[in-house]
Amino acid sequence: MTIRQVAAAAGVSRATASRVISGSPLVSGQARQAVEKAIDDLGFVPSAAARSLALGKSRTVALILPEPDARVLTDPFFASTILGLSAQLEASDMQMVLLIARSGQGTERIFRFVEGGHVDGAVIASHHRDDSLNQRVLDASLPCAFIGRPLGVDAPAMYVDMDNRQGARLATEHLIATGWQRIATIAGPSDMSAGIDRLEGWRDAVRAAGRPDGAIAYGDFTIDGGMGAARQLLSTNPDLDAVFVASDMMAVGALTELRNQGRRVPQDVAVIGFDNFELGQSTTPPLSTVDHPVGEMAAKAGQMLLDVLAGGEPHLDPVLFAPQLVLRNSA
Amino acid sequence: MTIRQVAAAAGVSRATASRVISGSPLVSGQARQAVEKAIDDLGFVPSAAARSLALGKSRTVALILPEPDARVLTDPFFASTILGLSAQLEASDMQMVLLIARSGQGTERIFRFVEGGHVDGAVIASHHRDDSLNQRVLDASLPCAFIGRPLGVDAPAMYVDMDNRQGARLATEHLIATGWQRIATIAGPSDMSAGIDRLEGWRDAVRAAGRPDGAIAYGDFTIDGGMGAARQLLSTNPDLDAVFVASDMMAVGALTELRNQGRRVPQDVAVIGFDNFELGQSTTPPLSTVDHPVGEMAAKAGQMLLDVLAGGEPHLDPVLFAPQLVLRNSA
DNA sequence: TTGTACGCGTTATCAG
DNA sequence: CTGATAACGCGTACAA
Repeated sequence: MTIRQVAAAAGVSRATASRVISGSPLVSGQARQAVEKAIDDLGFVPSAAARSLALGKSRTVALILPEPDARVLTDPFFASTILGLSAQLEASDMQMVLLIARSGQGTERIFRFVEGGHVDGAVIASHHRDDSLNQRVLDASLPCAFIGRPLGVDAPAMYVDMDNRQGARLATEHLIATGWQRIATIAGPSDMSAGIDRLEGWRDAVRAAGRPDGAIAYGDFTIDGGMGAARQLLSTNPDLDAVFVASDMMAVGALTELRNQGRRVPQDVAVIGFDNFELGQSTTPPLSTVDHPVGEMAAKAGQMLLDVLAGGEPHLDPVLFAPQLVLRNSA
Repeated sequence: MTIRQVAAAAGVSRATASRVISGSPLVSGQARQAVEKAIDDLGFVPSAAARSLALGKSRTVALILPEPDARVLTDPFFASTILGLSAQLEASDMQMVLLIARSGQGTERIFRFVEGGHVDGAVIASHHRDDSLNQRVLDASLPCAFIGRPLGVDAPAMYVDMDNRQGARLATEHLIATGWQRIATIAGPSDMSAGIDRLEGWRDAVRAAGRPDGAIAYGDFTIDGGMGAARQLLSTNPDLDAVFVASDMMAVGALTELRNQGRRVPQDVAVIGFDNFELGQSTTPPLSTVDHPVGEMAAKAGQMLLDVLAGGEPHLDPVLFAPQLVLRNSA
């Protein structure tokens, strides 16, 4: 099923058929109708490859999610990212494709895919410091926008992020203001910007209040990681009475571990998470947290990408979303 | 950056360069080295469009997720599907792209995308009866495999599913066997196969035990939906003492609503969910459920698709996974 | 308004 | 083993 057959069926030349398909005004109503009928009758769909070859564009943008171990993909973070971008692209005629970059050679495949011209641009959920993909895509001069401050890239890049540090500081300051004394934190991985920044924010607050800043355990943003970190914290700092947890997933684990060890939340220990994911409303007790407007961020990143794809100048000033504390029952 | 430039730089013809790239053995070591060096020096990456046009194949398969309102995409179901398929495809040299079919004209876009030759095949997470995409893809004779029994298609199709009906029956029978008397259910949407089948399984069990089968409320597989359904059930059947909930997401909502209304689980009301998603281990109390091996199912679907893409015959007998009851504390 | 003819970058065929 | 050259399907000057 090619455009020739359509043209033949409609009794016009390939060029005219092509014009109808691409919506050119330079076609008589008569010819247009004939072609449209033929397209309908034959069920013609233009070949993406041929079109893309001729045009040098694919009308497709990639959303690249790097290193999705089970641990990171089960995070609601991803659903919101996908949905936010997909909604933003809905308006344009770009098709979004989601690329999952598995570890190691997975990155290589992704790179070849985007570099091969499959996509016109990319939104990259950038998280890990050691991910060479960021720099490579930049070097390939493929238009791209990052969600989350990209680590390990040397050139200025378009990105959106939230003020993680400020958010963590807000949460911790609330803990301090409401009278808790020995405030620990469960931090995220130290090779991820969200992990780094949220830990810094906690440090800012405890130091500003003249409190010790040593009660730190690390988790990997999973429930299990949160449980493990909580366990560790309870053994090294048995007298803690509050915990700022760098993600809601980990906070769920921490809640479980605290209960297992007989600590009541929030009577004995106050807990604040980070991300404001839906299930936090259904934990026992409902989780206080810091909102993370992932969907909006993804939409904004998509917008910026579409702008440069439309010929605009890249918006190199980072777009930062302000954090917002969401108080429920856990603190 | 085209293959001509590579050929020129290496001092060979396009054909030879092409042979090196596609790994043909019909090349002298000398020519191969020259071409490889040129590729490296110039940073050449073959154009996907051109290759795909010449070959008639894209080495890409789609994972199509239809109608993802916020409600369905936040379900961990999707993460497992993505991961399972992506892992399965890792071994082959197929690239997976995830296509989100938003409502309405979103389906149309997806259809044009796949029909335009962007992908060689598709795995479709099929759920809604009214989704015309299923049939259209089948009609387009694009190789595809469904995850979940496809509704509203007339021809036999490759699919994997779990025995939802049997799983629901198992859970309900357990409720009966452990002495609960007035067993209600929160069912899923009646236009989704999982919703339909799980309700049937509950019916099978309560009828076989001679119990009334009228205590039914419907939810949309979300937490909120579960809360609403539980509320409704408690008002129409205040004497219920057990609930089989057709998904863990809804079960979380039901748990919350039951607690809100002062019912203790499992002392006053027993609850069993469905899906065995990770967070069910962290609810209060931990949720009994039926395992739903989504990852394995996706992997199997991918395998079947790869087989036909490799020239094999389509495996038209449905592949059914056996349900397994996972008992924790809620029943 | 329409048609002709060329180019997009690769692979495959067929002579050498 | 290598090199011309014809597809692949479509868009678009250019000419009519």
